[in-house]
Amino acid sequence: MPVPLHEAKAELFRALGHPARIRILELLVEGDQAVHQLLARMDIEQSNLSQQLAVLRRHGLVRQQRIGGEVIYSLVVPGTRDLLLAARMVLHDVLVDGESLTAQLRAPDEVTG
Amino acid sequence: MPVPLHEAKAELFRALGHPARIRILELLVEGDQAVHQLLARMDIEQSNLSQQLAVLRRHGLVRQQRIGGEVIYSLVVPGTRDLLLAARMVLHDVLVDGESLTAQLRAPDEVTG
DNA sequence: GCACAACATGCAGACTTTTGTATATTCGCA
DNA sequence: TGCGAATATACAAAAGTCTGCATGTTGTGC
Repeated sequence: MPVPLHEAKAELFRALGHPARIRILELLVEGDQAVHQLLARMDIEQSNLSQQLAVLRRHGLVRQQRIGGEVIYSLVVPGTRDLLLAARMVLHDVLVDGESLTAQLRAPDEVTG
Repeated sequence: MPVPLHEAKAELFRALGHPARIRILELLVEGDQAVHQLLARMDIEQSNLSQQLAVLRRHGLVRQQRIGGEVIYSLVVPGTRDLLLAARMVLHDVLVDGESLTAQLRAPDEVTG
């Protein structure tokens, strides 16, 4: 590989490194959405949303599909959902407090959304 | 929530959005390591490594522990491993070709070459 | 106490990302 | 054919990131 894998992985994470893009992906996990639908749920400028969608597209995470006057976006890779879930768990553990948590070794408690 | 969760999640991803930091975490998944050990396996300036470690520390992903003349780093949250694995899967799917893959998942009949 | 090894931090220039405003493009419909 | 709704892109200022060099800090061994 000419480009080390770490580079690619880092780029993937950077693609997710923006609140708006996280939000978009989470909305798309719920199901495919037209741009104006996303916009309605996001408190962001229209052009900005479009830019963020472009970023996700460039990284191959979402796909666009023209239907009627709308453009429908959807997730390309199903694993995206798992990635977001994994992030949620890490985030939870880190926020709650990593140290006391590692001692506990995976409590079967539910993670709040 | 005062700070929307997306903000926090995005920050987590940004913390991972650098090749060196990915590499560090992957090395730490193998086991705890002193800074000079990491350095030996990373082709990076010492100060730079220190900075990247500081970033990971600030995000609560990594913990330091002084032993003798060395500083040993270790993962705070075990879930980090899963996060990296999830990322690897997404990355694989995206690289191999997201489109044909999801097509396959949705309509196993229509698979092109 | 001294010098040295192991890490950490301050700083500044180069580079990239972010975001709003303005402008294009595309499509459905009258 | 022209108009309006739905999206996309261009651009530039502001903000943030990255990285090497220089310098601090903190233990260790003598």
